[in-house]
Amino acid sequence: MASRDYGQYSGITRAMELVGERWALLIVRDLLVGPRRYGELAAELPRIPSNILAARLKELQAAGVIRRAPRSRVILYELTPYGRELEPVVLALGAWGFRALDDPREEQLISAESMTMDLRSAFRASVARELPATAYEARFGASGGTELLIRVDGSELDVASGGGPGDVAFSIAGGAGIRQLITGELDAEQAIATGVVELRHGDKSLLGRFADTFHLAA
Amino acid sequence: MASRDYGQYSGITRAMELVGERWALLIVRDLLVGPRRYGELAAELPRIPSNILAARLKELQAAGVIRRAPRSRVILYELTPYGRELEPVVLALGAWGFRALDDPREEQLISAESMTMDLRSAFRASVARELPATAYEARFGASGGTELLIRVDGSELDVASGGGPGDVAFSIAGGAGIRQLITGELDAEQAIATGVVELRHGDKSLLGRFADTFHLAA
DNA sequence: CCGCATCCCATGTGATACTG
DNA sequence: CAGTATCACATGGGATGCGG
Repeated sequence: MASRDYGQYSGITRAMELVGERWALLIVRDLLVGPRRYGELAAELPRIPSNILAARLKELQAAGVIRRAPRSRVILYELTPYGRELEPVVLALGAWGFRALDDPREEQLISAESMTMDLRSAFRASVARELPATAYEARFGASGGTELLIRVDGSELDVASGGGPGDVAFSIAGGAGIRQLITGELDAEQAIATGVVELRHGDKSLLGRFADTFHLAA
Repeated sequence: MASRDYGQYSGITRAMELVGERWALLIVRDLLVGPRRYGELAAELPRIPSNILAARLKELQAAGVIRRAPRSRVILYELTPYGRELEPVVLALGAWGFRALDDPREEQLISAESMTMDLRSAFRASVARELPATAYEARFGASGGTELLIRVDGSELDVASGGGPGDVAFSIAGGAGIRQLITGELDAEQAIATGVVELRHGDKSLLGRFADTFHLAA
């Protein structure tokens, strides 16, 4: 029932037995953003087969990582307190993997949940606290297909999909460009000059503010 | 060739594609202790099939996580600089999983490498710096089969297998007891009183020092 | 020996279809 | 909507082989 074990008495080994199966940590990642329904998870994890999702949800419940939210009219999955303590793991993985990303490909989904966690792993709360509250609108993806609204207010960060015409300080578009900005491969000046980031609204200083707020250094 | 992808443009997803396959992070964990030969890895990861080990080593090389050590007479695997940056991930996983351990079972191996990383994830350098250098001898495992020599000197930590009769400040034995000590479920006093930790040499204050040096709180 | 490669079978995964 | 059921296929596990 519990995942095959590694035959070793060790913390890392135990962690891999509990959340090391394929898809498991991605489910945890999405639930770190907030409780989710079965169908929402299936949509955010586009290629997960339904039987695998069902199996993982059961295993993660048995492992004490997630639970069905009590007192909820619909079926909602949420992290247990112990599961929420996986946040440092997910953030560390995100920070590491983000720097290995290349240009987004056409078929790759960019979900609000995944970008939320990526941006959280790059978020420098101490820097953001010194800056005025800002809302950024960003379009990601090869075709610019995914639209996100990123709101930063002090050390608070919120990401929602589908910008819509809110009162947005500026909006940017670009696939790899935004990643290069965050990893520091390019600064705001260069990003605009080389065209990898398109500034659709607002001025360049706001792009610099974005790069200051979200930064992943080696 | 590269692992099946998740169809998503995200740092966590990318990380899972690079090091998310079964056994991969355990190989990384052991290499965080130091370069290793193929046979050493196979011995430390007792149940890994040889074809899987060979496959993972290739994949991790292709991913830029490990490499064969150059200028070495024998074949040695070591982490690349980028691979070494997985240390926060492994430590976070170890800290999380350690608290989900139960009593060690008879068949479970306790390797010096895995305990080294577990102890590193629990190691409080700032605390240790204030304490005198100490060498601990510990026997883990259901049958007390694994003997480790743990040396702490300032913020330096070293773990070796097979204690031997060095000049050891004290020695302890116990399986889950040592974990309970580290997680704070028991303090040194209780651990000895209830018999979950057996103090074979040295005095109780040294056990308290151990618990101060290695601590994983919720 | 050490560092793998091969074989074979059990199990896990993925795609699709289906049901309460 | 929230899962099961089914089946083809990929991967993992264990034993064994084999060249340098």
